[in-house]
Amino acid sequence: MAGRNYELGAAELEVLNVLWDQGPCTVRQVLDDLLLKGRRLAYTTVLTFLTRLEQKGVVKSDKTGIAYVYRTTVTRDRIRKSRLKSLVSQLYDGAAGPLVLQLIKTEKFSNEEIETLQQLIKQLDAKRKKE
Amino acid sequence: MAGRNYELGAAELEVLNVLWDQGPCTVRQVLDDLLLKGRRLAYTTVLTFLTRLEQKGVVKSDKTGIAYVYRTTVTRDRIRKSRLKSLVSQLYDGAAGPLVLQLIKTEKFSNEEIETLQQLIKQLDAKRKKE
DNA sequence: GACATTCTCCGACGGCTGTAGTAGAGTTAC
DNA sequence: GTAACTCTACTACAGCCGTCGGAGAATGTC
Repeated sequence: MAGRNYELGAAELEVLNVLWDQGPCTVRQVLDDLLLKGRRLAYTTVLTFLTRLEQKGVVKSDKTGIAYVYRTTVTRDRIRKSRLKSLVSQLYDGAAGPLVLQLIKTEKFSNEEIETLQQLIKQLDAKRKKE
Repeated sequence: MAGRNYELGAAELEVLNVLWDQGPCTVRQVLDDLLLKGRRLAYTTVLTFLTRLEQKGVVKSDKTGIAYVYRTTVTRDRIRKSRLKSLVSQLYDGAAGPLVLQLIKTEKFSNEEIETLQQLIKQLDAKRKKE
């Protein structure tokens, strides 16, 4: 289902982030990574998250060696888009324009980002004038 | 508390949106507005949402006439920022840059928006060069 | 082979969220 | 003043989410 709206909790997202960053992991590897980041959780808690994520269809597991290895089945980009769409529809009446404006006004950007932005806007503008 | 992270559910946000759009409302007024938009809810459900929102400190009620009138105590902008910040920290590793880039690449913008964007970027660029 | 470690399964629990019903207090209308 | 309506308070319930413990199977170690 393409338009699936992934309903994921904050903690579930943390786990997904580990999988996206590290690639396929065992429960233990995910846990270790989270502990490294200062996140304190029990082994079984991580296991629960992974199990639930699998039920939701966003990760998949295989038992090749001794323990199950979990990997994501959705890209980060997909989840980002899905979340973003929710946000826009919930708080910006479906229009992304004001959101972008707000971001540009309130956030800091690096030099490269500003340049990239300029490029992109220029392209948009060019395309607009052609039509 | 300035940095409060408002944890609001989707349905609660719908109610807040009504209050932001319509100004102070009674339960009935909120309900009617939602029904107009095709949202089917019981009166008491809306009452529950408003009560919970009040407990969370984002709306306040006064009984002036016959029924309580509810109004928001936070601006839409505040909630937008708070949500956006969550999104950015959860899925963009805290960096808003990539988010903006993604938005500009995937969303459609009106002519005015493109022009405003150009303005803003130009300003950013100018400021950057001064430093 | 016995002991220790590790892994998975299952169950649990409290809080939050979406949703609503019932009961009673207050208000209106005849 | 009594019937009809409206409002609020209280309660409830199921599902999701964050969190974890215990039990038992599997594996490693000496």
